[in-house]
Amino acid sequence: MSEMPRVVDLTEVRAACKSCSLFHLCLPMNISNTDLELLDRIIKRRRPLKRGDHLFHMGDHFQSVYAVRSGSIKTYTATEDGQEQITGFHLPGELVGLDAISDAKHPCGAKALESTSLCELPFDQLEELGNRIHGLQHHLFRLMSKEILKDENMLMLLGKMTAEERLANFLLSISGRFKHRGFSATEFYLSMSRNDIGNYLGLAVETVSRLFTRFQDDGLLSVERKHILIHNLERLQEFAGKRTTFRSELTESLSESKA
Amino acid sequence: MSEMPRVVDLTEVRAACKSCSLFHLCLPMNISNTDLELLDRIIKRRRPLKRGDHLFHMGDHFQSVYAVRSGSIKTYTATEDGQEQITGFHLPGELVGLDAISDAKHPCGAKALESTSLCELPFDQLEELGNRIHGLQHHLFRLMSKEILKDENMLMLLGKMTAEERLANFLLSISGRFKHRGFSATEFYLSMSRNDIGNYLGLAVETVSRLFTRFQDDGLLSVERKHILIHNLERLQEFAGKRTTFRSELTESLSESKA
DNA sequence: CCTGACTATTGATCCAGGTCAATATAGCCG
DNA sequence: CGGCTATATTGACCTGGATCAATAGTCAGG
Repeated sequence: MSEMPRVVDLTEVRAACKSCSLFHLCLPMNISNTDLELLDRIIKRRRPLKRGDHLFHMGDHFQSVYAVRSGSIKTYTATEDGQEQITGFHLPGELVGLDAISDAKHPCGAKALESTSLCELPFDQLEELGNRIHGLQHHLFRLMSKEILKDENMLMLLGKMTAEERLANFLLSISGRFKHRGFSATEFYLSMSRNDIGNYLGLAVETVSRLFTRFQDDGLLSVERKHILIHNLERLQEFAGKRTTFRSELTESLSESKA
Repeated sequence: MSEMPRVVDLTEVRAACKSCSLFHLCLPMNISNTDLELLDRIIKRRRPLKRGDHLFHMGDHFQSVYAVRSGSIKTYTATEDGQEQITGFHLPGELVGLDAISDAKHPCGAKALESTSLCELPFDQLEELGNRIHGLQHHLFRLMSKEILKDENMLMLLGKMTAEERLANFLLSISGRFKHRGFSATEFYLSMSRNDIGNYLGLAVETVSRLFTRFQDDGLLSVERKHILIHNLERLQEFAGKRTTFRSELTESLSESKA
């Protein structure tokens, strides 16, 4: 492979997991170069999605899981009567589609919140590699377990928290995830609408809007549309914190908790 | 193995997956007899838990997942200030502990709601077998994916449904799970308290109680404490149904959706 | 069979957050 | 650059379900 003509090499490098700054986020594990190449070979890069494009629809046949490279994705379920519940927002380095394995159909739709590029991981091939690359199977289990954990935390949030606590937790989650990617924890742009936030948190849009102004009036942060500047992370944590179970920044990658 | 003395043989048979009526529920897959024996060998049977006993506590080191053989288990997270959120009820044939893989600690506590016996599946050994028994890895992925799906449905329930819809869905879920185990879908005993139900559904106990009386007054069902007799499943489904996403009886086992 | 401690039911009141309505403000496209 | 539509903010009001409070079963242990 390393003896290939320069030009091909360059293309490969561009696409390779090896050179992807997010690799440690989506598949955080010690992996040999040869194994990495095996992985690399099954991963498809696809042309980026535009804002509003669907990655897949509810009910679509399941084939692959996806890792977000840049941009962001929302996943949501809906009912016949059109009711929609957002089940997650997915930032770079996070996986989408793990809920579709059980019955080989996507139970959720996935939609780009902005221009978004992804890596596609055909799941049957990934499983096959799980048997061959040491530690991969284990890491896939951990990733899925993490997903369950994340949902359990949402259950706590939706079941027990006040509107204020919900929004505070949401902002902290986003903040932590940005920080973990090397971006500012205190200043960022939200790619989702107020509507999406409200839907996700089980609140009316109006409530979200009011809370943002309240947080701002309290000097916790500044908001201007999608732009958020947190002035007092600590106090925001207090707002969120009393009953928070977000143990060890759940929303971050697995790479730190070395098991 | 088959040449062992009679008495030992009997013990083995008694404990064996092979003879367990729930086997198709907890590990539903086509499996050869020799593979089944491999599985059997790693499974530990433990003495039953009494009502109120903990299977494990929050924060306990993770070692095994558990399959309920008889009885029932509730799992819950809690926060420093004592707030508790039940994350699930687990009936015979269902697994407990899948959320603990990611950081090797149990994020939830698990408590017996009644006398409960379990099979313990040491997870490292299970993983190891995942590489050796064809299809096992895949089924573990499916089980975990199912768990994610179940939680996503709870998100919809907690995020969007009214109190009435929540209780109706809850009862239908229990009903479906009993039915799938060969018990009556319309008459059963709830092993959890009103408190637990309320906690799980994000409602106050009083609301649960009032809803039960309302359902009874409406002729939907009869309640007497833990004893439930559903008179009109169809209408209960209507109550639950408008915005239900419980696609293809999620709460049932994987064995029907052959992937 | 009594006692004390949960657990459940029912009624009365209250309030967090939903709903409805009226403006703003921001993109976006021709 | 103006007109259109989607998104956001703010205010006024209302309601589902929480909370508080009292009563009634239920059941385990002596």
